[in-house]
Parts: sequence; structure tokens; C-alpha cells
Amino acid sequence: MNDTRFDPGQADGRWQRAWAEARAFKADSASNKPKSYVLEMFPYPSGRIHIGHVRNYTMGDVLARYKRMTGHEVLHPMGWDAFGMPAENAAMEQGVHPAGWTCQNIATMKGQLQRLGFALDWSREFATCDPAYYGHEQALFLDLYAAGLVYRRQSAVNWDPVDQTVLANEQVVDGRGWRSGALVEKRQLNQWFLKITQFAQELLDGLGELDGWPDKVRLMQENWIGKSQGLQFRFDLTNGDMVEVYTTRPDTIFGASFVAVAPDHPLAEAVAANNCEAAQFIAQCKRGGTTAAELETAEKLGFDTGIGARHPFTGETLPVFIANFVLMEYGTGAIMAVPGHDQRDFDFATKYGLPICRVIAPAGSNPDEPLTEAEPGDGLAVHSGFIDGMTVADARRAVIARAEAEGWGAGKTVWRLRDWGVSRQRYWGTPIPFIHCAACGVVPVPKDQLPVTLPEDIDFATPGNPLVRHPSWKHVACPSCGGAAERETDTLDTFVNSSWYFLRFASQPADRAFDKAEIAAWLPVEQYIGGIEHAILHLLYARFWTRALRHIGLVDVAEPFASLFTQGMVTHETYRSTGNDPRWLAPEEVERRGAEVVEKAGGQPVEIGRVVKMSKSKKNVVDPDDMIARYGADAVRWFMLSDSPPERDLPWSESGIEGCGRFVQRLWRLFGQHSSTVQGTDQALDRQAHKAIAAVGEDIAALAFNKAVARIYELASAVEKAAPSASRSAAIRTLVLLAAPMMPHLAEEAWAKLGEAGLVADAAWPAVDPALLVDDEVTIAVQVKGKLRDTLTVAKGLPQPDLEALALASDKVQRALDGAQVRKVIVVPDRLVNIVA
RNA sequence: GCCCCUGUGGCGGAAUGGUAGACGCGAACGACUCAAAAUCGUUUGUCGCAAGACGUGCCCGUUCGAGUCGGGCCAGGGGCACCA
Repeated sequence: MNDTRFDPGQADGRWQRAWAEARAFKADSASNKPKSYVLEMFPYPSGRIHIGHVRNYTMGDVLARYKRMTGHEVLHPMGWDAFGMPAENAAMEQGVHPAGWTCQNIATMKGQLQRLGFALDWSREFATCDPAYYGHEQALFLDLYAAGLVYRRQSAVNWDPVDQTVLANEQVVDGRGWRSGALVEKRQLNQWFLKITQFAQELLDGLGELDGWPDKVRLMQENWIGKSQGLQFRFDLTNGDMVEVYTTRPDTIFGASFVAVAPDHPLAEAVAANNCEAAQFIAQCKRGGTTAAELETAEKLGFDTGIGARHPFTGETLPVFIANFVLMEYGTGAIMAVPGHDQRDFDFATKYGLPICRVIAPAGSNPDEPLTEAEPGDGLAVHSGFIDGMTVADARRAVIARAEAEGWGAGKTVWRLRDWGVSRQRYWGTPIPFIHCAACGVVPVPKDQLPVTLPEDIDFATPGNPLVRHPSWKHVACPSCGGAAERETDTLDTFVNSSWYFLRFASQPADRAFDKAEIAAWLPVEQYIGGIEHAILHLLYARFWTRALRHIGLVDVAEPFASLFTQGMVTHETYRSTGNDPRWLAPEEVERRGAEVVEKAGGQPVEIGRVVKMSKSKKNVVDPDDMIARYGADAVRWFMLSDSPPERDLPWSESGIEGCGRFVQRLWRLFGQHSSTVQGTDQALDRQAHKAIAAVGEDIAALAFNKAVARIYELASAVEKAAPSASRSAAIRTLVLLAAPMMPHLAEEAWAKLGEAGLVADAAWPAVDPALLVDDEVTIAVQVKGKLRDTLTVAKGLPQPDLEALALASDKVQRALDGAQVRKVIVVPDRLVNIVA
């Protein structure tokens, strides 16, 4: 091994080909080794791999390679979440076909991933836009339909009247279509829904068992599911009608001073029908913005309907308002308002001069003290008839019991979670496999006619859904009566595609979506890695699909992802030119001159902005391919793992990647010093090497890659400093193996030069000799009153009295004691002595 | 508004209640070189010549001992949001 430089330019590709030829990372479902399924969230083929992908997939790759080395049969697959709007946008803007655009991107990005040397089983690769995938999805959708988990109903969508298209919420900017700028209308369409609410309790309970998930994500899902328990009850109205309200605070029912209904509540609409002031008020409410900032400042507004509501206990008549802060989508769309104990009600009551009455008071406080703001806290019921003196919890139960006994209300659980609307009025998605027949209604496409494929000859020049406009695609015979009928032209939300792809990776028979037994062999995914932005929707939908498929007997697993890891973003400094017309500058447009940063062209000073997530708009991006070309895949991978803990943001820096490139070369030079002839043992180095093996293994298993990296640096430094010995050569071989999951190309090259047989990718993780993990000498900290005064190096296991004597004998200790009386000595064996004077 | 997370050198960050700052980046000095690059070595929390003192956002507490545990603040970041 004479070469002084490792040349990634030729070595990377050579080893990538070697792995491919050996099918080194093909997962064998029939293997009897313990199985490990390592999965990173599959990418949307947007064009090119960005550095965030590199970080994500490097982490998974290190874990997958480590698992292989520790004797596991590893499934580490990759594919493409290939349906979605960017492809349609490209079609409209560039006149290309979404399929062609997508395939091109997949080819580009696959090449990029391969150049990073990821240990992926490419034989299982698929794209969700392939009929071989979405056809099975259609079959699963029909199975769920047959089980009653799919239904259709009217639902509002954002409609862009210029583009003749439905917009996602994110595409509505300030009430206007993002592309056309037209005022967006609400339209009612018949749409498909999945009954996720049927699984609300299960999905909530399941969170409790997901120990391998971050608490933060579990909490976010819990809040999203939003279970609340309360009382739903009826107010009889003075107009002979009645209104149902829902409250989580039945204990405050005696404090109700008015009833409020949502602007789109049927009662409000009935009032508006012959009261144009009411109609105007409702229209005004609907105009109001729904952004956070607008809601923050929005005033509580109401319209007194003149109708009265009879309080079920006091018989008092309460006014009924239409109020802008009541939501039709939650509960019953109507509330009993208790100003004393709800701030919104308080604000409203203050504005409209309604009574504010305290009905809960903290024990021992004066129940007649006036309220200056709503008190949502705990206490005892006051001014509350038969529940006076009860705790909040008792009062709740008592009121619910009375309502149920008297028949005007009942305890009820309400969920924030809504059923999942999966209809999208778009081309580039999975066609929903149904046919609309004038005679037979909605008819499922028979399974032997699946997949329902997308037509290829489409027109994107005209606005609207091309499937609707296509001359022939939707016209089919009804499967039931044979008469003329039309296909459903909606396609499925792309989140459906990503809700079961991890099952298809594990098992891909041709004739069905997956094989139950093969799924059982691989699932649950042992470690799932991805961005926090998927904490709610994707992860909740995937959990729901898995449970729904279990419900209909297709899988046995309940939770798809045993452990979840959400990695941080890759960030970079931003640069802005100075002068009259400041603009963002790319890293390659600027250079450092001492402490200053200037524009390369012209030399004007550059303002250094905040360190933020890499984005094209701020130009603070680096291209993974450029970095691979300059430093090699291993240096890029090493950088992704170094320094920052993986859950935190990683600031990209030019000097950082250069340092990684230098370390690759430094290791290479060190590997070159391996000799199989030199003799002699170096016990200290043996110890250090074995400690490193244990620590790096633990760190990788815990995804603490930054710590594993630091250990490898430490061992490398120690080996460099050590004199030649058999121990040193063994430590060099150990280093090759420890580096193998992180810098696989360098490790393969070194492994071959060391004369080892086979691929290092297939090598076993080095065994740890437990005897070498313990030192025979330890350093003892000697403290006086908790402050460090001295350290002692002593034999391990030295008895406490000896330690105490040695500590007291120390000059530094005596000086610190300064003749004071020793009152107490605390001795922690092999660790520390603390002398208290 | 509610909920959650995070505050440690110039920077990224280590640290089962037990020697704070491992490891990396940066910086300074030195060696090699005609010179540079590369490489190697030394130093690098603050104050201080030193002995030493101080030091993990702030205050209080528990403890022989607190970055770590408890209480109260402050700052930054994130999630949810008129959810009754």
C-alpha cells in the first residue's frame, strides 16, 4: 500500500460496481438470520437529490451497514413517491408529460444516490406512478370500500374559477389562487373519504406503546386526534325549535349566559332566510381571513337572533347569537357560552353587555369576587344549584347524569380528527377505481379490470382536470348493467401512495399488493428515519392504513414503525450583496478575505445573513454532486454524520467538508502503516481499540453518529501516536471495520489492500473482549468541599481507607484544608474522594 | 392563547448527580521547504506573571457534590389554534 492518496474519483465507482455485481445488499426474505428493516422516507422525484436527502439516507445507511455487520438480514430499500403536483406544474409550464418528467428525475436522482454508495436493495425499487404499484393500491382501496371504510359525501373545496381547478389549502394565498391570482370560491363536490375516525381511539392508544418514537411526535399526533369528553345537550328555543350544543365543561352550566351558533349553522341560515341583517352578518363572517394573524386580532362579533333558549336547570331564557368564533366543523357547531370560565365567551359578553357569573371558585376564596378575566382553572362549584360545593370533576359527572336521566343530553366524546378526504381533481395520481352509472349508481371497478391506468395522451394546455376532458378515457360500460357509464375522474391524494409503500418494499408478489407472511417476517420497520414535517399527516395516515389493513385481515401488524427518528435540517449561512439592489448570493459567488466576506466578482462587501435551511430562493444551497466530485462520497457522508447530533440542524460549512476530506486521507495514510509482520503487544492501545469498538457500536445503534465519529477520531489519533506493534496493526484493522459503515469506499479499498478476503460490507463487526474494557489503573478526583484540588492515579479497586489516606496525604489537599478539621470524607470507589471540612 | 423543545468556549458540540469543555472546525506559534501547498508538532474558556479565582442564560432550592434533579424567571426555536 504505497499510494499516499486515496482517490475517490476512481475508487468510489469501482466499489459501487463491486457491490452491485455481488448483489451485496439484496435482502433475502427467507433468511433465518434475525431480520432488520431499516427505512428512510422515500423521496419525491423533484429533480435532484438535495443535501437534506443525503443526510437522511446516510444515517439510514450507516445503521443498515452496521446491522449487516452484526449478523442481521437487512432490508434497506429505496423507491419513489412519484405522483404529485410538481409534475403537473412542470407539464403546464414546460409542456412535458408528467410521466416523462418524473422518470427523468428518477434516473437523475438514482444516479446521485448510487454515487453516494448507499447499501440499498435496488431490486425492490419501484415508483408509485407505476401501474404495477398503483393497481394494487386500487385493489386495496376496493377492499377497504367493501369493508365500509370508504365512503362518498359532499365536501367543500377551494375552486379557482380561472384555472378551473381545485386548489390545496397551501395553494390559496390571501384568498387567491397562487397561479391565477383569482379569488378562490368554496365549492361543494362529491368526494371520497377514508374512515380514519373509526380508528381514532386505536390510533390514540397505539401512541402509548410507541416507545421508539419521539415524545414530541406522539404529542403532536395526540393533539391532532384531539379527543375530548363532555356533554352534548339540547336547548329548547322560544320559536318552538331546539338547538344541540356540546361542552367540555358541563360543570359550568349554571354560568351559561348565552347560546352561540356558527355562521353556517342551520339555525343561523334559517334566521338569515328572512332577516337580511343576519344574512349580511353571516356574509361578513365568511369574508374574514383564517390565517393565524387575522384570528389573533379578530374581534369577537355576534348577531342577536332575538330567539331565546331555555336553560335546562334554571328555566331562564338565554339569548341566542350567531357568533363569528363558533366553528361549524367541531362538536355541534353551537355552544353554551360561560363568560366566567372561557376567555372567548368573556370577551364576547363584555362587548355585548351580557352577564358574567362565577360558578367555579378556588377552595377558600370569595365566590362573589368579580371576575376581570375568565378563570379556566379548578375549584368548587358555586352559584350552581344542586352541584354547589362539588369539585369540577364531580360536578361534570353529576350534570351529565342528570341530563341523561332527564333525557335532554348525554355524555359524549368528540374528536378533532376528521375523516380523510382523498379525492383530488387532478391527473397525476392513482385513478379512483369506480364507475358512475346512471342506472346502478357508484359501481366498483371489478378487480380483474385493474389497474385502471392513466391515459397518456393528455392535454395540459387547457385549465382543469385533463381526465375530465379526455375524449374517451372516462367513457366505459357499467360493470353491473353494461350500459353507458363514466369513470370516476378524481385521483387519490398522494398521501395514500406513501401510506403502504413500506409494505410493498417488504413483499412484492405480482398478483396482489403483498404477502401476509412475508410482511410478518419484516415488519414492523425497526428504524424509520425522516423529516419532522411528516410528524402528523404521513405518519398518521401510514399508521391508519396499517390498522385498516389489519382490520380486514390483510396484515397482522398493527404499528408499521417500531422506532421513528426525525432528523434535523442541513443549514447554511446566507449571503446578500450590499448596495442599492441587494440580492442573495450563492456560496460560490463569495469568498472570505480574513474576517470579511466579499463578492468574488467585483470584491464588494457581502452581508452575512442568518444560518437557515438550505433553499433555492436564498441561494444557500450546495449540490451533493459537486461535493462528491470534489471530496468523494465518503467525505460527504462523514460530514453528514459529524459534529451535530442527528436530530439537530447541521450547519454546512466549506471548512467542515474540507476537514472531512483531510480525515479520509489521514485514515488512508494510517491504513497504509498496517504490517502483518511486526510483533509485540501494546496493552494500552488494545484497551483503547476495544473500548472504541464497544462505544462506536452502541453509538451507531443509538443513532448518535456524532459521538461515533468522535470515537473514531480518538482511536485514529491514538494509533498514529503508538509505536509499531502487533496491537497497532490490529487497531488499524479495527479502524477499517469501524469506519466501514460510514466511509464504505475507503474501507473496501483498505480491506482489499490489507489482503482480507471478500467485501468489508460483508465482514463481521469486530468482537469486543470484555476484559479489555476495564482499566487496571484509574484516575481519582480529589475534592475538598466539592471543589477539585488534585487527581490521583491508583490501582483499580483500591479499598476506601487507602484512597482516603492517599487523598489526605496530598499537598494540594492540605493546602486547601488550611488546617481545618475534617468532618466527613465521601469516597466513591474508582472515582472520587470528597473531603468535607 | 395553549402545548413542547433548546440555552455549555470564537463556532458545531461532549459529559450514568462525581475531574465541565471529549471530538471536530477556526485561530496562533513552531517544524519541514528557496518558497508555497500538503503534512507533522505545540497552544487555544475568562481574568491573572504566578499561586489561584471565576465559569454551563438568570435567581432560589435539594445534595458531601448540580451543566445534569426541583421551583420561579428570561431568551430563542417549533407545533397547534376562536376545537367550546
